[in-house]
Amino acid sequence: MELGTYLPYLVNRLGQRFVAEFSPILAAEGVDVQMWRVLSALYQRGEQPITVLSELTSINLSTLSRLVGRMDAKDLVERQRGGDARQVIVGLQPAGREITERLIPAARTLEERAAAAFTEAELVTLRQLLSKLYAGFSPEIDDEPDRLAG
Amino acid sequence: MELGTYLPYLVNRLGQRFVAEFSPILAAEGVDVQMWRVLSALYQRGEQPITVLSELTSINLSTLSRLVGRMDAKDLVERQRGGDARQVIVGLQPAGREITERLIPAARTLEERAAAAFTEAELVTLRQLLSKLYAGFSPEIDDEPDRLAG
DNA sequence: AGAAAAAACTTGCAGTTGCAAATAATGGCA
DNA sequence: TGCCATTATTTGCAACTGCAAGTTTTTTCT
Repeated sequence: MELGTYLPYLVNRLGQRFVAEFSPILAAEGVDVQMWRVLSALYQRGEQPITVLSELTSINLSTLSRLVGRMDAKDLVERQRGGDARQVIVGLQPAGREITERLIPAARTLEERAAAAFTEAELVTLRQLLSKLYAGFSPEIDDEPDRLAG
Repeated sequence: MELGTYLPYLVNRLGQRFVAEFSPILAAEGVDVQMWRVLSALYQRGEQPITVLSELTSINLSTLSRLVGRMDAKDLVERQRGGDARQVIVGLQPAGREITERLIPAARTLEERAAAAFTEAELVTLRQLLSKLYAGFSPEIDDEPDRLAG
């Protein structure tokens, strides 16, 4: 059990490092990592039912429910009822969009800084391997709508 | 800002997946992910000052202090004072060692399952890329004992 | 040697998390 | 139509987290 070659260890360690590096920047905008995940998911995908948002962000549903409440209080997002009135659709508010747009350059910088020592080919490979590894586990929710039924 | 190619997103998403997969197995032994991180670090590296353990596991020091308290209560680890009596050295207890040894095969299985779709060469590449990425950020704490004194 | 500064941890506090139970809305069927 | 099972989300609760402040031990300086 070499820690230094154990894949889950390597992955989580790096993930936490990203978080640690980005957190101070987020804090300057008054948000935390979880909020950033919500913001960037909504920014990219548009408004979503809270359950889908939970899958997109890997944030537990009850945690997300309360997180959305806090973000709503800050006017970053809004809750609407869906056509099926049981559903809650979460959408970006202007303030949330603005913050997200201010943060995107910093997010890019973080990635670039991490990637500085890599060739473009290496990066492509890395992204592929990470995605493949992730897909290997799960009834994927991305780009494979027909597996969802399970 | 394509989420699907954003490195921090890909890494954290995968990391959480590993955690989600391993958690039920850990729960069967009465431990959680944080405890597993402590156990495996101590198993591999031997007893460590709590500050070093914090760096090894990426667990915040005050969180770790209380975590070690809980693990001590379960007789998984022990605290001793170091030569410098301010230091607390954390070491594995027999019960902790046994649990760790029972969990190692499951941890290996998890990695193998993840890696099933990969060639050995791809895995080697992935590990290298992850390590290099991690190293790119930090005043590394691995394999550089002489930086530890700080 | 004695006092102040530094180092290594631990703890108070306020906030966050996830499980399981509660609530709200819909769909099926007698 | 009215009731029960199902689906979607929120909340009670007990436990965990991190920051900043507190404690204990060592080091430095005069």
